[in-house]
Amino acid sequence: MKNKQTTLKLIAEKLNISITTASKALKGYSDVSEKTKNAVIMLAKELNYTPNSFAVNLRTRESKTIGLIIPEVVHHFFSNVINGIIDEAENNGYLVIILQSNESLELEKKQVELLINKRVDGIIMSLSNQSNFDSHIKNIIEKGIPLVLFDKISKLVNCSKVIIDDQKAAFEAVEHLISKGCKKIAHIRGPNNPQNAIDRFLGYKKALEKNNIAYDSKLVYTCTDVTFEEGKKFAKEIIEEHSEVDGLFVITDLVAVGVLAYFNEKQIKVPQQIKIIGFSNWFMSQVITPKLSTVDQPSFEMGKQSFKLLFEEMVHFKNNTPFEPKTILLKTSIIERESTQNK
Amino acid sequence: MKNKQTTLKLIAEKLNISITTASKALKGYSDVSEKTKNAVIMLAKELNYTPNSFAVNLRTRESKTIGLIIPEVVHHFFSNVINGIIDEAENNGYLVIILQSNESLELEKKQVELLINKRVDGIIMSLSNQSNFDSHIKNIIEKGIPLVLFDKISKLVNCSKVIIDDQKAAFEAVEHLISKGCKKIAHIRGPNNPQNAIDRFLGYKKALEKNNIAYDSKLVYTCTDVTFEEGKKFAKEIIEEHSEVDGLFVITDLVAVGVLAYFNEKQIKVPQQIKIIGFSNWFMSQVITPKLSTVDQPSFEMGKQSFKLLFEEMVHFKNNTPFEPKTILLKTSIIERESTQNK
DNA sequence: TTGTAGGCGTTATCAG
DNA sequence: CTGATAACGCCTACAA
Repeated sequence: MKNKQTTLKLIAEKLNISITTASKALKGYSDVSEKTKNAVIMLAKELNYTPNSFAVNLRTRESKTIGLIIPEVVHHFFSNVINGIIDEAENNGYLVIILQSNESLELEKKQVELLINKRVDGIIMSLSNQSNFDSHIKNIIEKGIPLVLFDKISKLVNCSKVIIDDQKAAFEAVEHLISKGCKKIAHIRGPNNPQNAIDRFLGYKKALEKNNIAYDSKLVYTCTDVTFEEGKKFAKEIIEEHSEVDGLFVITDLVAVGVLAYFNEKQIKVPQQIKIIGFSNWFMSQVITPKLSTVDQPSFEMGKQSFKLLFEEMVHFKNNTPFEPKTILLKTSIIERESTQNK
Repeated sequence: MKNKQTTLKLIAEKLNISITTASKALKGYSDVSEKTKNAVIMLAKELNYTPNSFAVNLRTRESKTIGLIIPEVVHHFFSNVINGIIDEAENNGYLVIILQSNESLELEKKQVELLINKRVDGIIMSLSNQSNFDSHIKNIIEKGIPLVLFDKISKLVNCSKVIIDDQKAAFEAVEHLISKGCKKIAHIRGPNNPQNAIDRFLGYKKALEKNNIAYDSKLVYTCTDVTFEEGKKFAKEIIEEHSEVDGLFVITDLVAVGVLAYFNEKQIKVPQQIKIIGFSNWFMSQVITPKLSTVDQPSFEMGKQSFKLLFEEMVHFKNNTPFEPKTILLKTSIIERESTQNK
């Protein structure tokens, strides 16, 4: 059943011209007579000709395909980023191969290898939690493959990046709590390695400092998995160990929702007894009771910008012109909802 | 900065042998002396040789890449399916290009064209709401490109499919409401075209029938966008137009959560005044108050099975052996939570 | 055991 | 204006 695709050769034969001429006609070269040009174009349309992309790839050394590696697809933030990337890529004639690292460094290395072997024109990544300036990342850069990191980056890697100012955003979130009267503020932070968890933690600390609230390391809880369940777990610990806590800044909405779920169960009043602010503006946070205050992170835009940067770099790569990595900083904003309101 | 990739030619030159021999050595042909074989393998490793996939694609007429078109990436169900597909594909040495139709037939046609031109080895799709057995789908089949449809299929298309029994699942959901004592059951259904919306509606109707409850078309509300907002809107209409309704079956959890949000706002008691059951088992439905009863749909598994079917078909395609399309029916189950409990 | 030749389909160069 | 030729990198009959 294998269907023969029409090729230039076929068209050339049918019209009794050379393959070269056929090719030129279709590519709009000026040195083809109107007559043959039209004949070729007509026949090509009739036979439903499309250039064999395998051959084009081989000739041009381009696949018009990029690779995207993210920790997980099933995630409100990441799926929005994917959305932005696919969108922008398609606008520029690129397709996107998506792989997920499942937060495993081992897998991430394998994925990078797959993409390199596939000879994608560029790679966009958000690093797994365990990942840093490791051999696989070095490899991409040494090979000169255009690379853009977003969200979960490593400061050690010298490449283009699209990020938010996590430290500032966290600072603002905590000051928001303080402005609502919170005096004893706990923090559920992300794992130790990823830069954004570190930065959010630093922002938390700085906000306390600036407002003359003593920092207490006992009020900081560290996630390992960053899940709904961990939110519940830490909510329990916080209430049992530090019942006087009246404010809580949580690394991300998913975990914050876990906290809310636990507090709802135990009839602990939010925001009356304790105010909570999350991070990311997950769709769900405006749907849960009480509605969760959070930090809005422009995920779709982050995807778009990531591709744009990559595209720029790919152009330079193709033209063999030097390219200086850039970092784009996107704006965040506090979204006040019920969980931090004064009633 | 363009980095020269090592090629067979380079290896051959360095070892003063022919390209053929180098190729054979690496592919484990028996007719190469141990000595040269080892030398080639050593050098290949040293120079970090990997076959140029563009050339391999051209020769083998395979890209080891498949295309996936879904209505939207940012969706709990679909992102889980993506997850399953990527996973299974990777296990079998395939990469996945993802495109989204945004529920637009126009876009969907374009995406199909892109994938065909890219010469992917196979395509997996979930149709957009407006889509049916249209020219683009016919095109895929006529070209003999392996195709698998999942979830949102069209019965008119003769290809492999992975689905659930929507009618049966809906039937069970509505019977669940009835078993909880509901006498007047409304239904918020999906758009008119997609098969699964039709089937769920039919299941609803059948369950009423079997239980001697009169079907009333006024109690059926039809979504156009299937959003959270539509859930709120219809919740309002239901209460205002038919305050005696005591049960509600909703096409999907996202919409059901919108309903719950409206009822919570208006202090309408769920499940006391009205019981609600959704569809899909979205992560969020176990987090909202009250927790939403729903129909569990094995999304990850659906992804895995879709790729498996596609793979099977691709093998047949390659070997030019006939292939009879198959349909895999996956099991669903009712998940009872607070929104349908008798208190 | 090794190597030559040809082809996958397209494109670029250069000569007619 | 047209076309022959080579090359992209790999693979496989077939010869030597």
